[in-house]
Amino acid sequence: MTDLTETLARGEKPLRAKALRAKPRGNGGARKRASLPEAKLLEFAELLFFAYRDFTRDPDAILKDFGFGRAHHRVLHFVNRHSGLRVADLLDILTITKQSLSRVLKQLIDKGYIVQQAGSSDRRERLLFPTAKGRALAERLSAPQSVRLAAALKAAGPGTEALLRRFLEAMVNAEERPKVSSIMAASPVPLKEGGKGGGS
Amino acid sequence: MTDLTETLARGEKPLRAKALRAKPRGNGGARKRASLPEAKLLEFAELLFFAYRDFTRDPDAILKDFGFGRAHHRVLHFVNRHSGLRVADLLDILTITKQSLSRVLKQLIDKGYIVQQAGSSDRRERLLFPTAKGRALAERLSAPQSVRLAAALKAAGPGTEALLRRFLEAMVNAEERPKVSSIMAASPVPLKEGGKGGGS
DNA sequence: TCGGTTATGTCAGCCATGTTGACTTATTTC
DNA sequence: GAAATAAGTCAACATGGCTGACATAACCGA
Repeated sequence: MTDLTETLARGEKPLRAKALRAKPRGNGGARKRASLPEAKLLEFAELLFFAYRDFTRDPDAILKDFGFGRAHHRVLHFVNRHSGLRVADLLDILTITKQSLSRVLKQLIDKGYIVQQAGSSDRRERLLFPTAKGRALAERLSAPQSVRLAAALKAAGPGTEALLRRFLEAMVNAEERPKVSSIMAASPVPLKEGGKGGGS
Repeated sequence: MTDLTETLARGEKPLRAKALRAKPRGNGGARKRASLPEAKLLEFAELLFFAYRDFTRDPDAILKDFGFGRAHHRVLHFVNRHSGLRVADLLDILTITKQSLSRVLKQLIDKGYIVQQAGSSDRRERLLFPTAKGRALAERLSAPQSVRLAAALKAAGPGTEALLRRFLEAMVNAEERPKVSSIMAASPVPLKEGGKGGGS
């Protein structure tokens, strides 16, 4: 009853679709040709919102069982995929402050999902590695997301992969692109097990 | 110096890319064929993270000048694009609680960006409309996002639009898809101006 | 070797935005 | 007229952003 689908699908409350004014809309006189019509672009913005909203749903639900939040997921994800990254790298990737990061990172370390190890060339650095436990959780969290992505890629049809990749890369700030490339090119291989946490 | 790009690009700290173990990785024995390799899917997950991270940057910066946050943007966006929707619709779209919504909605109303109007068929409903001021802000916030989207679509190449649309739709939870379609099909036309706020 | 810079960690405190549960009011619907 | 519904509200709490200041250890260049 309260369901929007119902509501709209039944045509009872068509979201006031009975347009009163049918003027061109938007930027009054400042026409902005040269790209897709504004309306179409905003549709993509909305779709992106809905897609991302649901993309995070499954892991969020799992995280609750562990007493973690989405912030923990992000940290664990990058540490798992790019083992051995430094705290500074993580700050840069997540674009959050040291304080924000340290809170969640500390919890992940305390609970045995991540271990630190001093850098060999520069012993000030604290390199981050997932433990076996950490890898297990990271995989559990990403599993539903992988399933969703695989299904969506398949649904969109062949050829989507390459285009989507280019699209997403182009969505990133230009100055950030080299960083992102470097990060993504970096080894997704877990290194030494830092002692506690057990080895795989 | 602290810059990750620098760091990585210069090859100084290649994120410990000196892989120690080169085993297939991931789900130890539980091979999950049938879709893309896990690693590739996780790359898309990362790209999606980076893309969304930057997608929200520009409006976030603008919002700060108005003393608003991302939550206000979301509300204003949907009210602007789908004028006349009900509070219940908004709760459903945003998937947040009444309390969370009411805080930001009240601020938007108090500051004259949104007006309410009792429904005509059901006077319990409070239909939401943007004021001229609200529309102006909504457009200002979405402008950089539209630019970004247009550029990314162009960069990805022809044919991206259709594939991306299908991809994003498929990323949404199956049960939610009819809702989303209904919402997106609904009139993006602002109706009556509720008195204060002035007409356009 | 010393002094400046860097990488990290930490303290204290603030703010935005999400949560729950209970309750009121107005209105519709049966 | 009673039950259900749409919305608003209160109180209280959790998460995860933020700032600024400061401590420590290690590196690096003069």
